[in-house]
Amino acid sequence: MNPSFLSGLNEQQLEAVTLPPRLGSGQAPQPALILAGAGSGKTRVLTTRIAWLIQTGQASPAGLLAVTFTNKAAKEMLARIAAMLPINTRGMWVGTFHGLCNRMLRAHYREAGLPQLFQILDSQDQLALIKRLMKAANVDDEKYPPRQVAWYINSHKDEGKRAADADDYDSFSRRMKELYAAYEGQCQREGVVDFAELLLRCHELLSKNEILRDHYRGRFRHILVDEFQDTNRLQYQWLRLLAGRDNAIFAVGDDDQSIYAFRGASAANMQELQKDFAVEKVIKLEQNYRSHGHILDAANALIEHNRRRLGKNLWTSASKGEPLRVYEAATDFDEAGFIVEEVKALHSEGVSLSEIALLYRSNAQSRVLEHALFNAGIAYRVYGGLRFFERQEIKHALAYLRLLASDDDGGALTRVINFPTRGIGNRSFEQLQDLARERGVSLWAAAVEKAGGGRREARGEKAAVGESEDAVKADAVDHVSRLTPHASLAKGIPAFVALIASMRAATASLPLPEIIEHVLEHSGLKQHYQSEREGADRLENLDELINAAAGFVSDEQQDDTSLTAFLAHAALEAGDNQAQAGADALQLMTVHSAKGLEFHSVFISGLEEGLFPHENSLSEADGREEERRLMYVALTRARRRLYLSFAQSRMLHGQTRYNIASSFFEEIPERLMKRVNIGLRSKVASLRSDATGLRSKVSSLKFDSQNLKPETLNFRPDFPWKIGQNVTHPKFGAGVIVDAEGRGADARVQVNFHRNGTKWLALEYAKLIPA
DNA sequence: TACCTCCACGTTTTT
DNA sequence: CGTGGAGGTA
Repeated sequence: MNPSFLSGLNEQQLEAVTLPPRLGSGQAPQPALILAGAGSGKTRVLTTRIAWLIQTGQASPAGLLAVTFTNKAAKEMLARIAAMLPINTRGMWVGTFHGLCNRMLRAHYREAGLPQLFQILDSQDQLALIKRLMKAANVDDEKYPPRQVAWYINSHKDEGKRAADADDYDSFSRRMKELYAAYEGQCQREGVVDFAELLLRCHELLSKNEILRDHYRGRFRHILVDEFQDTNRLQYQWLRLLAGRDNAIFAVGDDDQSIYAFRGASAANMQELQKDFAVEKVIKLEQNYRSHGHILDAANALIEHNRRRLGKNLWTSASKGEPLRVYEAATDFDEAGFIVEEVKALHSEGVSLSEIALLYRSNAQSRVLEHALFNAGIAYRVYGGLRFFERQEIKHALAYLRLLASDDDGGALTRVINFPTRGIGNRSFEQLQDLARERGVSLWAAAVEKAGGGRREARGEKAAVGESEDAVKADAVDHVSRLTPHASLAKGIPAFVALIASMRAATASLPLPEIIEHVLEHSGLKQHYQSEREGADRLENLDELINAAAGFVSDEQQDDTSLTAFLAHAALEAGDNQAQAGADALQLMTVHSAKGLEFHSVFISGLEEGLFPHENSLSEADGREEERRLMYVALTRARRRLYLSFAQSRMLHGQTRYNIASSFFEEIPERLMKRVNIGLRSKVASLRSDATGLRSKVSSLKFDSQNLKPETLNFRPDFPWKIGQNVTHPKFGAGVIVDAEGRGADARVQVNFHRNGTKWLALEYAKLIPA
């Protein structure tokens, strides 16, 4: 009686999905390593395995744990399970490593030595804490760059090492070790936990606490891991600890797609797993359902050049399809022009833009491409960049919320104590820090003391520790009412203390979205951005934050909708980075962020030696192999059509660089590739580049004329510049004048730059050139 | 406190 | 070329 969801699986997929318990061991599950090539149905196998285990009664939904690296993958997995089985997936332990560890630590915060409302630091917050710490300790940040300190701390944690475990063989490493130790102390005092700490703390919790360990081991008989090749040491140790001797890990991964070694991922964990769990079954999924034959042949031939592989060869029953198209461009500009033309052609053949990806090795390469696409009027979406919860205004709002939730959070206090400005400058803040350090208390406690002290001084009373917050609040509110906009510096602190205290009191019993609304209003954030010239977007984002909270509260998958849970959600899931996700648009992204995706057509641009493979990676151990895997990932994203392009010269860091073609071209058999510009290359290139230039002018004129409102076309008699006129700025590039004001020395024009948005420029200074 | 100018730096990234 | 951070000045 095979459930319907098993139909359509191939032999190997079916074997993996229905892998029986280990022979002669009762119901003890069997460990397995599934070597799943690109496009071989990896996620399907993983989710179907879960459905099968539940359906056949080998596991209950609560009795298994499935772990992924990204929230997106976790959500996808839950959605697929829900589609196969009539069960409520809420409450299932399916999530990211960090999400699951967070869950466990929340449930056992005491045993883990954490405060109940511990806050999670993202990388930004972590770096800020390190800087603050180093400044307070007077550490030379030239010799010990905060970023490097952060890297040191994180990589030690990823290895499972505390400061006490760190090496100290010379003065530098001794100092780093001290900084790590100081950081540990600071985090503990402030009740905050960074990303790596979530994992390390959880690992320590399970390894030290036998009762809990046994509890979870007894519960999770099946542990399933996605993208196993991306696990770092600590993550693997965590999995081992949870699995113990009796439970089984079902790991799915592809060593050829291991592209995160630079952040500690170790594909060697695949070999470790086989050894540690005595894996009998290594199942290879080699049938590819994604790409045409030539594309796969190219990918296989390329990856053959790597020495350290588990070994696997993808095949397809699909036809050979088209050859790979190779374009050698004269310049990066020319390359962009070629891509624009081909995208247009594909689009007119009926391929939707969202089915076309434009990939590059590094983000800096997107600019030329974006420019060309913009001028050609092709809709595109760039992945990467600032995400929603990482935006400045959102971080500020979240900092107020964190402070409401947890007094001790010094990072949150530091961020907003003077934002919006309330007269607490560096001097006052330093005094506060000194006081906190002297007394060994949190910044908040120091602020409360300072605020209280001010009142008592005025009344000739003696300061006392342990005064109730309400008294301070009542008193500080009193302060606020007397404050003038330019109150003396010391007055700022009582005002701040009163503000936080009153917000805390007023929001104590409110639902989450209303808490946020209250905070936005009363913190002064809203007013601040309202009065800021370019604050409109930020205000919109702040409103969006309320919506996000409302969505969070009403999400049925969410069992905890407290403020703290929302803050954890914000840190662990930084959100999307682009608003217009739905529109049909060409997809621009780095090769790294393309992993796991597929497209009808793929352009891999900038295939130049030094760029891809990247020169910086070549000095690292196995760097070239990792770059090759990256190229392998890029190639295998395409279903039907694949373009490879490179440019003889390219503007990079303000200099023209002359590059040769990537060595990867030599690793792909010539018969699979078709050069689309042999011989007439340079001539065609220059013509094309001319044509593209002309076309872009026409299209930008069209764009400009569409964006002009008729009523703004009133020219002033003595004004040398006209609204609607195309101009060029040495820094901002081409643009069009959309508004003007003043005359003579005060004359200013508003220019909508194609690349840099709208700016007001003083004509006296700005070197505008008519175009 | 806020703005401005100068300087250094520039691979990939999720949580 | 562009940006972001730091430091100096109004």
